[in-house]
Amino acid sequence: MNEDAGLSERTTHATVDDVAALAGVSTATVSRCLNAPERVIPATREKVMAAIRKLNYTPNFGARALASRKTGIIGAVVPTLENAVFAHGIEAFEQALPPGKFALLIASSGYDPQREREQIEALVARGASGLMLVGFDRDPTVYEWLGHRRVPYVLAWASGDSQPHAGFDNEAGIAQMVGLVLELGHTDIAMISGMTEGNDRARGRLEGARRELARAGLEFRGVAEVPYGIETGARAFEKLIASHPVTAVICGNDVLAAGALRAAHRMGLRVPEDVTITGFDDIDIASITYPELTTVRVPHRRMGSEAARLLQQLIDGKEGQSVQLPTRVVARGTHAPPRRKDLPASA
Amino acid sequence: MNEDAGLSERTTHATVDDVAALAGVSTATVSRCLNAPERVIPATREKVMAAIRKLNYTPNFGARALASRKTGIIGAVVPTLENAVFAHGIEAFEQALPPGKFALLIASSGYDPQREREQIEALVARGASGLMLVGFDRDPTVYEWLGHRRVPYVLAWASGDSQPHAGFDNEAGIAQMVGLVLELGHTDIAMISGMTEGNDRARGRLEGARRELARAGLEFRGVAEVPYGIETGARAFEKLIASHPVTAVICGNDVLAAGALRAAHRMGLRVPEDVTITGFDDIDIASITYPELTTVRVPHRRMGSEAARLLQQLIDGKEGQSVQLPTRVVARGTHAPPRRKDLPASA
DNA sequence: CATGTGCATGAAAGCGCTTACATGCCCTCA
DNA sequence: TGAGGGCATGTAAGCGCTTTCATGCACATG
Repeated sequence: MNEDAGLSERTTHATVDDVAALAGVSTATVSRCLNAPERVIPATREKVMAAIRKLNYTPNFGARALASRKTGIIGAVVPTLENAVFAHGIEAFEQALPPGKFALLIASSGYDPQREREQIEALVARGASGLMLVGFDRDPTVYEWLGHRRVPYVLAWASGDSQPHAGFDNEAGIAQMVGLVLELGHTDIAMISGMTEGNDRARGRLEGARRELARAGLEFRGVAEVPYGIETGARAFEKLIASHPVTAVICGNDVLAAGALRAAHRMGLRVPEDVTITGFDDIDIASITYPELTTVRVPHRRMGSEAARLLQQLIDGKEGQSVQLPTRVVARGTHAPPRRKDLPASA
Repeated sequence: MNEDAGLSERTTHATVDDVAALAGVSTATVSRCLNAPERVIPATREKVMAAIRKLNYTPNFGARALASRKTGIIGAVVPTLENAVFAHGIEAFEQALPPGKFALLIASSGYDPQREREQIEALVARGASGLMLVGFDRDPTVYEWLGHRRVPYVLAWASGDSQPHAGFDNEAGIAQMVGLVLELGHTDIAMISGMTEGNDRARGRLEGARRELARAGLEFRGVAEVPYGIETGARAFEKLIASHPVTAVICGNDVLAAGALRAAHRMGLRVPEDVTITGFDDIDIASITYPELTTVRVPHRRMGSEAARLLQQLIDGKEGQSVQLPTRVVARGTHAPPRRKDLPASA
């Protein structure tokens, strides 16, 4: 309360000045010890480190960011972490960031473009020096804003775009799957797609499937477009089956497919004997359904780490190389040739 | 390069000074417009806002943090986002944070205590003004460090602790499930547990189950302790079944249970006729296995939002009230009375 | 022995914002 | 009508760090 100025170090956090004083050096030297140790002679460095330890000093983040003009914070906006695809991708993304150098600020948009925009602005306002975004479907003004602010970004789960991205080809992926179903002899096919508005992944899959079908002179007997979820997938399947005589149902993702599969069980349909059901993504649940799900394998984790690598290059001011990862059909247990119409079901 | 100072606003970011100059007010007023608009007369505020818009101004994060001593950043360290339980909890946690006021810095520890500690320090170094941690099992020095730094924190998925927490009672939850299995008449029971070291959730479940069994004068015929994963659950099940004559397998979580279930299918065992399998958590996958999984429902999302609420109170300097959420058994399709030993399997 | 070179360190000027305190105006009330 | 009070705004002092430039020393060189 009165005389002892030295005590202030106990009541408030230690600063560079305290460390410098204790070590008998200048603040510049303390700063160098932290940011460029090789520029300080070992003897001095040791003194400084000892002082730091003794005072339990940690640099103030705001001051550091202000003076150095970097935060070491990277932002990511995903639709939702409840979708395993994004959770896994983000996890890989985070792990691929150099530890100690960057930290990850995450926000979710709930598939709402307006909210996504707010989240992007919030992350940048919080000092994000780079952004990871999902897909390329968004208002051009967002890109302009980002450009104006000079915030580097990478689009994950996106492809074929002129923007820096790490992704895969949804159309090609689904085409592989439709190809397999066609080969099996199916002609009465339906699709359960995710919501396509503002979602280029879902749209790419739906359109890719339509195109592949068209190449064989066919078109879908029915298409349902529903929000992400097991329950929505299940209900869509019920409706589709009730109104169309289909032998195969292509699903836009594994969760929808899992829902469809459950609905099939509950309706007493045998899979794959009575109906073929396929997924997309090959997340964990694909291998615990019964039968195990035939789906399209997408390297989500690899994509996450590639996105991290790319973003770092961009942040470092280098020319980043976008990557397009391959997908492939994983043939498990939910596909089979269509039941021949002229035979009894039990044949 | 030479005379036109006004141009600097084009080459660099606008600052409060630029805004103040354009609006014809002082920087203090600009700051007030942003942080306490009600303290500025509407007419002035409008002028300032117009200037802000015109200059496309965004406050500098570092400067703001330095001057105001707050960052609006909250940190969370989870073992991994690949575990749906944490992904969902974090998602709820994030959504419960007042939008615009806080942003979420996320790091994952991969269940490694050392790495967790580093991540905690990294988040605090990045300015986190509050932390969400998983469970209470960690080196006491971590808590000391946090206390010394005056960083408020909340422990999620933890319970019964003196620390601020939002969680549920693992022992009580598993006891409910074991109770159900005992009621069905099982006496030859095994358990597949998650790794218990440094993981109080897994340990609580294992010990809670043991205790409940002991109350009935029984003990496990076999216990496997394996890392989180479908595959590990499957292999543990195979081993357990091969070496012990059990009729029920209690699993420490749904993923392990899903693995066990798949292994059972592959071994030709019928569930639940030949063997009862139970899970814990009630994540999405519990309702897409076949049969659907009998498990213990845990309100992970609710827990995430309660944790957010609690942490905010703590950050505001209030006395936070910990919460303990209830769990309950969800009886679906993977439980049944044991097959009577004296009857043929096909009875 | 004078000069040049390189390196470790110090001095001090900001970085862009917030905020305590000061100022001046307008309105109220006796 | 004048003192007092309240309110909107301005002034300016930091917040704690990084970084440029200057300094001085040790050593090599002619």
